[in-house]
Amino acid sequence: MAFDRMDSATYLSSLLAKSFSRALQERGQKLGFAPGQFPVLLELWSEEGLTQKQLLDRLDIEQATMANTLARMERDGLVLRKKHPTDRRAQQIFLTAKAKDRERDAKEAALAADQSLLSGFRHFERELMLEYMRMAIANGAQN
Amino acid sequence: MAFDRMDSATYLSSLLAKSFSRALQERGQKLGFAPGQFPVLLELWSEEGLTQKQLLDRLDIEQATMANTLARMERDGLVLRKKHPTDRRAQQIFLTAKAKDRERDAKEAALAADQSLLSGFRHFERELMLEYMRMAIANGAQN
DNA sequence: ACAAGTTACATTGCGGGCGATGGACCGGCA
DNA sequence: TGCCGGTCCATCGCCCGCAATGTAACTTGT
Repeated sequence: MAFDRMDSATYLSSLLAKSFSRALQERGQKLGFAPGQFPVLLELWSEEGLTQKQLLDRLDIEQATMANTLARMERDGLVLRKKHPTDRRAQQIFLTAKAKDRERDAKEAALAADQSLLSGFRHFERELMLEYMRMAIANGAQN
Repeated sequence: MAFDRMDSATYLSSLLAKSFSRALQERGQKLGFAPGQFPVLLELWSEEGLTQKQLLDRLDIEQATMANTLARMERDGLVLRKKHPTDRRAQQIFLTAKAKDRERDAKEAALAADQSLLSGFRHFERELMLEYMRMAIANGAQN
């Protein structure tokens, strides 16, 4: 049976993710954050003091991954975990000054990562690609 | 600065890859292979006895990843590593009978994974999406 | 008020990606 | 021949994804 990797969306999507991740990693490294930490930072920039559970509800990440990511971010001085005032099981996540300072640069780095891999795309092509990705993701989430 | 994850190709590509990977994993599990092993199997089905180096040249994977993947595949009885006849540094990789038997089913599983996430796509939309992915990947490789 | 069920989080083990490093080996050149 | 740079591979440490499991704390029903 003929099977060309380059015609497989599964294979291409893994290459694509690696490419984008590398692009973001290069740019995020100087700023002190890793690709997997960026979505967490995004949420906290828009609202601080979220619990781990609230972050989980907002992001497409499993609880175990989140716990480990937060631990790394705390170790790297991006985030502080404080006890929740009324629920002793829970914790609230706060940004450090360092993380707050980097908001603008980090977002620019992410935009630059996007841009670098989509260079040569016309505006409608970029939009179409994003839309196709969202459609496929929705198919996957549905099942 | 406004920044919507769902407008970021970097973020969407990671979600997309996770979705496809999960789809392939579900289907590959019964057949005894993991998603990362599939590209290696593909190469070996088309040509056996390749060295690790040759596999590296054909796939977009780093040497360290390949060594680990092959070790897992050997452990799982998919592959045998034999000493290269003339170069004692090198090894040749051969498929086990088990791995050979699963070629057809595995390829069907991969096609099914593709299909499940692209359901609802018209033919030209699927083709266009693949093309966009290849373009972005090429941009990333170029750098 | 208390047992039982649920929830929040940490931890562990695994797949799989990466860079860096090290050992064994090959090849070419003096 | 003997040395030295390059090559093939293994290994280690790290990031990041997952499922499964454990613990503490909250909630609910009786």
